[in-house]
Amino acid sequence: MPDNQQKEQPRRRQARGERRVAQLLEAAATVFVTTGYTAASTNAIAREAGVSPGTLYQFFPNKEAIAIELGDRLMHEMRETYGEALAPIDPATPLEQAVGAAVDRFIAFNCDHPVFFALMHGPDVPGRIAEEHDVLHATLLGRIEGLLGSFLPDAPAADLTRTAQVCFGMYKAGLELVLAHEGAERDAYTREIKNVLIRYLEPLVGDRLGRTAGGSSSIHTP
Amino acid sequence: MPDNQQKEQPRRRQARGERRVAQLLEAAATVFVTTGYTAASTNAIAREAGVSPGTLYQFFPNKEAIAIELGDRLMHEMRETYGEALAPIDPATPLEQAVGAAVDRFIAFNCDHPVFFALMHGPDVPGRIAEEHDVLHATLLGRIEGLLGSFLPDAPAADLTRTAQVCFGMYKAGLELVLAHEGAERDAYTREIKNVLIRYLEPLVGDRLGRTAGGSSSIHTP
Amino acid sequence: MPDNQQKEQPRRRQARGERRVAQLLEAAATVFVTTGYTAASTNAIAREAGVSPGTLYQFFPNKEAIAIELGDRLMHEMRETYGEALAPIDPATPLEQAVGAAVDRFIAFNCDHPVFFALMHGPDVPGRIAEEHDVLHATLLGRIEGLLGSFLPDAPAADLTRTAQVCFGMYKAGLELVLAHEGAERDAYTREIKNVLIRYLEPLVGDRLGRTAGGSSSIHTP
Amino acid sequence: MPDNQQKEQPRRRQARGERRVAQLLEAAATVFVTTGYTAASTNAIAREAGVSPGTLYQFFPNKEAIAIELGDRLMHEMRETYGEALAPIDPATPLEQAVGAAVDRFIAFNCDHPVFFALMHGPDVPGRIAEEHDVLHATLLGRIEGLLGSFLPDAPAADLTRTAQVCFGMYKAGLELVLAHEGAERDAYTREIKNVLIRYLEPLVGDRLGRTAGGSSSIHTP
DNA sequence: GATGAATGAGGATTCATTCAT
DNA sequence: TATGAATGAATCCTCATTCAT
Repeated sequence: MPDNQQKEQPRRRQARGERRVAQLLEAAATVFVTTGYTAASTNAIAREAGVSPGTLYQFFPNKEAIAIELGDRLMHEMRETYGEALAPIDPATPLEQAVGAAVDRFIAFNCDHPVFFALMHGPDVPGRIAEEHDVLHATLLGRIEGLLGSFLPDAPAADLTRTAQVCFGMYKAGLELVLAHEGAERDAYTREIKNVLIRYLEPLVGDRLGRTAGGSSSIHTP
Repeated sequence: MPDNQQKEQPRRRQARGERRVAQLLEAAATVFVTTGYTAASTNAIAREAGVSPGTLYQFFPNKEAIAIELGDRLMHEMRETYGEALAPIDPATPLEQAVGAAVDRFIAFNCDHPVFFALMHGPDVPGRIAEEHDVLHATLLGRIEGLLGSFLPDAPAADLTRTAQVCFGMYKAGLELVLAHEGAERDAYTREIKNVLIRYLEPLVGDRLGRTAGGSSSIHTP
Repeated sequence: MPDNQQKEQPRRRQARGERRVAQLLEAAATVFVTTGYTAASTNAIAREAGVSPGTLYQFFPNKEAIAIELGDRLMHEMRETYGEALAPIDPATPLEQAVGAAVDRFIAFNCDHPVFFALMHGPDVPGRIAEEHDVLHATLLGRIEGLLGSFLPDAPAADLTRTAQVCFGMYKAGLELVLAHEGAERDAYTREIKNVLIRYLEPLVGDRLGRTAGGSSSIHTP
Repeated sequence: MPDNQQKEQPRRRQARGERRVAQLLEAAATVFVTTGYTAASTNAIAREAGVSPGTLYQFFPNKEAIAIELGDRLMHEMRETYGEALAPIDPATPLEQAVGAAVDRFIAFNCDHPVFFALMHGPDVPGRIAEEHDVLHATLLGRIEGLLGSFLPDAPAADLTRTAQVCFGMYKAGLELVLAHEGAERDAYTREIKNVLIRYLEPLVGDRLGRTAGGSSSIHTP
């Protein structure tokens, strides 16, 4: 529930402002995708949006704020689009199906919104944990953790977190591969990513039911 | 403007120069790790090395050349250190052991040489396939493909390539996670990465022996 | 790297900007005259104009653009000032008078606008034919050719061009001499330049009327 | 009579040094011609000569000194080649022949030694009278003045100087045009330059004999 | 709110010149 | 002598950000 409602003036102004913001975010998305976040210049964004730099700074205090707001809106839209899917899942759902659907959705969303990817590989020094605008990161991680939690209600929190991190990492890396290819190859990569995740999670989930898989996992190991 | 007087003899370097180059590369490594490749400035590198910008340019024509040389030296050292391990592996080696060793080595190497990671996440707009200085990327991919080839001699080239790409992607993503943690957590993540890879590859390799695993894979599917 | 986001609307300038442009051009003129075009630095121009380098680049993408704009404005002013004089001349005008007037005007203009000269001796490696910003050069040559054409309607195009080139060359060289002197000497040099041109052209023009002069010329020779 | 003979050591060293100097000057000539004097860098010259920058500075204190020495040697060679031709000429020689020969030689020499031109259009701000290294300029002017003197023994010094300047200016401008063309066009331009000079000088010289030409000249005018 | 002008530090790169070896 | 390393100021140009209108 963002407090982006200045408590004054009729909504005339607000409406116009809202339009500007949308316009700017759209432009930013374009520029981020084209040049990458780091290389994107605020002037370029303003130009792309057809406004002056000053106008941009009337709505955002700096470049990062743009990224943050963009991330927020993407998360929002994700929720809108796949809302229920992100809610706790029926633990009875076959893993393959659950993962398959999640991957498909995630990839579809990223293809629809390529900024998403650009933002995830944001301005940070890779290898260091990300920063402020990583609401995105954090939120997604949280969701994955939630999902895993419904499959593995008994796992210790630390293990859940770690597994979520691993899944998300693989997810992202897979996404990069998927986006780097097209057509049949893209589909093939999508398939592989699903395999990676399913096979990774299977033994963990399998334990629930007493089925034991080959690899040992930190989660079901005491 | 024609690149006149570029005849550039081999121009043997002296001992002092060699030392400077080493010094500069070390400084570059530090800066790359600290700020990331993209944000690293040649001036910063020179400063870190304690020399003037001009000196840097006596040895490297530009930032990319530094990255390339750094990459070359890293690959060289990798070969020196793990030389035999990169040679075709005995296909009879248990997968778990092979992957475990490879991951351990890779991670150890990266912990010793954090630049490696910074270089892999190079100057590119993420999502676009990398460029010139991605000898590093290409070389590593080649090696992985070679390794996989000794396990899966009958797999079509395209599948091998894809699988290698997936493994490398997961490898890299895992590395990021590993580097982001320390101590016991780091070890735990290392364990998970091994699991991811082992479980991903097991069914593929298993096929060799007639054992069939759950997930279908593009490799053993016609 | 593609020249993205270069869409650049006409982007109407404001009054203040227009003033800045004028100011910058004036500063550029000063610097060009002082140091010559080649040695002139954009920073020096900005400094001379009392603005920051960034401001200069808000209005001109590079040094050459400044020269071009300056040249354009000079040509414009020249047209404004001597407009009718540059139109085809009455071929009945005595050569001496025509040349005298043209030289006087040209020299007067150059004394008023010394940049003109600096621009003509542009950024080029001397001896190589000039480039883009030589609208100036080209335009003037065209005018001279036109003038000559009205005197020598029957001369082949190639000869006209050559003669124009020669006249212009002598003109420029003479200008250099004139500008290098002052007072009576300057006048004396002006006189000489007129002599050079008149005597050079006389036999060519004289032919029109059947008078033959001593020297043979490529123009009246078949 | 240059004092380039350090008064010590057997000529072993001197010989080697002399070779170095020659080598460097040759390299400098090449670079000057290719890039123009201003843009020529001492490092480029050293590289072209196949020596280190340090070596260059062992023989020349700075870039200009190279130009000066080069100019000196050119003048020297000019004297060697056309020596007697530059000596006072038989005033009975027909002007056309004298000028023709002089122009031909001058142009031939410049085609053989393109640096000459590059040096004449040296580092100076055009329009300002040249500086130190303009021995070249001054020497040539002196010679021309001498030649004119033998044709016009009675002309006042100031007039002689001025006429020489004009001739030299036209000469140089003509040379530029000539060098800018090739083959038949080059010859045509050469012809024109001769015409310019002959027609300019004819009335002056003609006066000697009582013949009066059309244009008045500052020389024979009181 | 909007505009476009203004800033100034910073980035990559070059170059005349000096210095240690 | 010769070498090549070293310098550091200067060059062109960019960009996040601020400000007057």
